[in-house]
Amino acid sequence: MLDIRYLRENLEEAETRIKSRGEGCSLAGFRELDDRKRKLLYANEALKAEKNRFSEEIAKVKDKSSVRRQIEDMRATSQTIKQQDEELKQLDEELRMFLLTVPNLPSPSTPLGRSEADNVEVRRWGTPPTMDFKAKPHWEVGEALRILDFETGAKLTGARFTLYRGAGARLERALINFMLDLHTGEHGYLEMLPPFMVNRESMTGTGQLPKFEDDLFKMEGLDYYLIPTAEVPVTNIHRDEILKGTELPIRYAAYTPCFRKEAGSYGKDTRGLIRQHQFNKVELVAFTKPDDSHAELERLLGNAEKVLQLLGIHYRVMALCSGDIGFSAAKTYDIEVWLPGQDTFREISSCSNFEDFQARRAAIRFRDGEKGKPEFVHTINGSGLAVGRTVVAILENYQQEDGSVLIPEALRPHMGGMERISLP
RNA sequence: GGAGAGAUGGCCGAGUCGGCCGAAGGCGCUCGCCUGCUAAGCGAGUAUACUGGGAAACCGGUAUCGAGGGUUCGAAUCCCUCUCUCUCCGCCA
Repeated sequence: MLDIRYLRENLEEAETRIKSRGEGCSLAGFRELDDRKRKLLYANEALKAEKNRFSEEIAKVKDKSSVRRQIEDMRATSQTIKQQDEELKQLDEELRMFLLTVPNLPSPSTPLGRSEADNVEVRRWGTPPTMDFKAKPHWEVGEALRILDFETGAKLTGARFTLYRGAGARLERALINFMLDLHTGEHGYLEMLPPFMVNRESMTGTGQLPKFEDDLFKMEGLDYYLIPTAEVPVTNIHRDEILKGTELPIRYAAYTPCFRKEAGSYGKDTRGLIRQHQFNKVELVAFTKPDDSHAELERLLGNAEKVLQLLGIHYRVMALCSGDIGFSAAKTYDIEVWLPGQDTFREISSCSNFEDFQARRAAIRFRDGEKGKPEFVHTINGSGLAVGRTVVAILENYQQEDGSVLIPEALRPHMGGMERISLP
């Protein structure tokens, strides 16, 4: 949510910045709605002040019959106030819905652009593995080793669900532990294991609702949703709180499964693990003071990159352009991992600075010292990493000509010393 | 699922027959005083949001005692609905 006062005072500038996201985004109608509301609020409060003054006086009067006339008047005033309250509530709701559906302003450091094609490569790490055979896509590698079973996944549930078997299941679990151990042990994050379903307030706090209801799985007959990312429960841990300035920065790491409807991506990535309705992810979330958030994003990005570095997998970092960043983000880096089986880079992590956008929605504030005014924190989060896609990267980058897959050295302790996945 | 208890400020906790209750008291915290150190003591201050005025310090208005609705000139206090927490019983990993 944007600061309503900023909008009032800098509407044109805000409009320009919003427009850099693309055509659909606009602030039209805001001024008129806001004016209407404020005018009514002013009249309403004046009446209430009058009513309060009168009630105070009447409290002192012993003989109520002497003020019967005024009491009659006040009864009418009360009715008027009640009507205005009703109108005001509607206007407030309208304004609130408007504000909740306006995306964040891209940070000045976000490159301008219309689409994915305008994203800017920031750096590359490592090199593609050398193979003197034709690399296979991970679904072929995984099926041949009988560690990924897409058919049974589809039988159990449907398309975009996968059954991991044996060493495959273990690999996924090992990666979760490996990532959590790294981030909690080396990078200073506190581990969290949140609920995998959240309520409407939480979804609104981080920006999934009200706009993206169609992407979410909702419980029948209940206002609970399956989380599309741990960002939702973990960021909302501090919803409606005022933190101490000395507590910041706060850094949390959480493993959760993620559930996404993937509406509108029919026909995309239908094979393999890339796009699933349910996938595992280790998420990094940070809360900082406003001045620190951009440095924190770089730090968090580095923490996520470290996972791939330890696994020895080639990747590149992209700065997303204004037309490609998500609804709530002010700035986003994607880490794209090299997939030799598909001869391309694919996103494996998305790290964003939301500045005060989520904090304002979720009312997450901090206070410096005892006297300081509460201020909104900045929130930063990123995948560290998407686990399923990391399995993809390992299967494709570490595949051998004989069909087996080497396990990256750093991961072996988490695999009970296993060095290679091959057919039994 | 059944029965009961509760929800007040950063925390604890009081609020009698509805009015002078944004709310006693305590703790904590901040500033000042006092004090060889520590502890104790004394004094003052200490919610949030929106909003009007002001350069600012600050002054004023409105709202908020879990949420929503009702009664009333007036509700933390009365009535209704909901949510959450706790206790007991049942069921269950």
